[in-house]
Amino acid sequence: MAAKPQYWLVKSEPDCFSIQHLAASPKQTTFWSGVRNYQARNFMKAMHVGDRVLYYHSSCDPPAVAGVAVVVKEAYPDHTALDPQDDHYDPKATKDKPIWEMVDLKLERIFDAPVPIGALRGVKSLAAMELLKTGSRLSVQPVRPNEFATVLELADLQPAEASATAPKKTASKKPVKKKAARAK
DNA sequence: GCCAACGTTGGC
DNA sequence: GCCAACGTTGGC
Repeated sequence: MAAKPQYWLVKSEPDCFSIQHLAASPKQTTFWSGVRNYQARNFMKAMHVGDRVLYYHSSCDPPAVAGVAVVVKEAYPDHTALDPQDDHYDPKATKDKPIWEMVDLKLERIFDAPVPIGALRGVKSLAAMELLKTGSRLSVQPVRPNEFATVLELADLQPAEASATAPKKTASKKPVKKKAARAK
């Protein structure tokens, strides 16, 4: 029983599974499958029900925090690793040793205006944020309480401005590619 | 156990 | 499209 909720950030390519997809899911809940990185997996295993999660859209224009989700089920085996047809099939995973795990996330809110990464850079209290570190590729990462609060403040602060930079509905210049962190 | 080669991520 | 940073693989 965690005394306090913890905070996290997950990345997803919106072409693959956006926060709008999450909103359209049954009970606005999904299982966060497809994580195939040990560090990211270990962070998922540390999640507790009630923890809150920044939902980040990566590899799009602009990359942005799109909203907040909440953990509704703690880590359990990721069955997609066992499925040879799945994009994230891992031949090393077995039913007895599934290796990979996932959690269930439920939508909490979609920001009226996504907070682009450019708006996060330069904010002093976010200087240590994992997301902003060069070369950071972790698709699941911890967020400090003050960082979480700051991002929410930014989201509520700048509706007009950020809506001008909201992701376009136009086709991505990139082909839809399968994301290591996410398969749906 | 080292480390070069390789594939991937993801901002720009 | 570019390329830096990172994780993984595999030869030795």
